[in-house]
Amino acid sequence: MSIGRPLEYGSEQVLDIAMGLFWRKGYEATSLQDLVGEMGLSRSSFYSAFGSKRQLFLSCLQRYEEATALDLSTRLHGAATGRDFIEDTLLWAIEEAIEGADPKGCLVVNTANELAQRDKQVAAQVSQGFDKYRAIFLVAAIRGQEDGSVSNDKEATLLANYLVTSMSGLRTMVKAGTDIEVLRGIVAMVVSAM
Amino acid sequence: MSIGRPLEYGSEQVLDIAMGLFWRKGYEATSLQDLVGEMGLSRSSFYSAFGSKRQLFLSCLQRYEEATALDLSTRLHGAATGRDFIEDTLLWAIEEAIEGADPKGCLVVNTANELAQRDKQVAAQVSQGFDKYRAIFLVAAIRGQEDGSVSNDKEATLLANYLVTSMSGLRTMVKAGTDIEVLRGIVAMVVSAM
DNA sequence: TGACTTGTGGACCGATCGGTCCTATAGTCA
DNA sequence: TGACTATAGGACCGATCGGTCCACAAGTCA
Repeated sequence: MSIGRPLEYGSEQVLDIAMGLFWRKGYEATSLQDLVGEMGLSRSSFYSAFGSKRQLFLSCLQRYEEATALDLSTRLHGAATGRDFIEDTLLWAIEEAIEGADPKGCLVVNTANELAQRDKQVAAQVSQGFDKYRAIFLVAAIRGQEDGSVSNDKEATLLANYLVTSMSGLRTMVKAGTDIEVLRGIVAMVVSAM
Repeated sequence: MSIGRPLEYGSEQVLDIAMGLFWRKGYEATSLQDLVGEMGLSRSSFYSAFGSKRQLFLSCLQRYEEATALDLSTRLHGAATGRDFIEDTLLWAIEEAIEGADPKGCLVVNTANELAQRDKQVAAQVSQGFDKYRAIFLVAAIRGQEDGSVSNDKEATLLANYLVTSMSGLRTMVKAGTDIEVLRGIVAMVVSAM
């Protein structure tokens, strides 16, 4: 593996580029030409490195989920209360509506809607992604119930599922062009339900 | 128009077939072959009747929105209370999770996630669809506040936006394969927030 | 019936799709 | 330097993409 001509690209960097493309355009609308063009490598390098468009997509989706989950976990660690984390996260989910130009949404949500029905492996990866989100919100809900920022009259697992659903809905509303102030109001209402 | 050979198909019926295809597979993944095959007409008939794949899609999306809005309006008229309508509608949004086999979700939600960023006209139509949903939920919320089934401490427009978001989220969760009982719990929680 | 109008079937179009393969190149080792 | 190894470039593949076109069939009128 290490003998011979070295790679002219960084696997992680080009993976990120591909991820961005799939994220922005979706799976079907991203062509091989788009991919190799943006990633800056030839088709042969592409196929020897990533196998196929579908395999690359699965890698990107997994990478996205891991990166997002890590980011959320870090935020959770740094948050003052469970409730703070929840509110911040929902606001973070809609903040791309502020900048204006074409929001990409959440790759997991996008994929759930575009591809999950047609591809079992993709569906499994999407499911894993939602599980990750759910797990993080679960920890946040429990922490919130412990630190008193979230009421105790609902099961934490229910709260976690509710929050994943709300975040998915918000992501879709952003892509649908909903006004940022309206979205902020919805976030407030979602949080107030806890 | 009326002179000459008559059409061998019903415009509305084939529109419904096309709508079903786009609904189930999405825009990109539905090919012209799929369309003319399922609709049972030749390419020439297809293009003379519907202009292009994209135009057909826009027609289907509009038709979907109108049909859905009409359905919801009828339900709203027949509902005992505003709250009943809201709960029934959210349950209706997830009921395809019961039957098991590949849920199609909501065409408007699917399109918002797949296509709205790349096509302004599609985005406008999606926006219209959400407006329709919002308008119906608004009437329901107001009715609920009048008949006492929905609390008065939140603005009805906020409630409407909250419900559209929740419904979108639920639709995505269904496509992600979430268990039906979990979904029912989420619905209950969404409704309890009102 | 015959002129006319409209719809239909299907061959055909260039472009693009995802994917393969072969050759030249750029490195690592001894 | 020369043997070896793995990469990169890009021509090339069949299939399919959305879309066009035209000869013919199937009707309506006088």
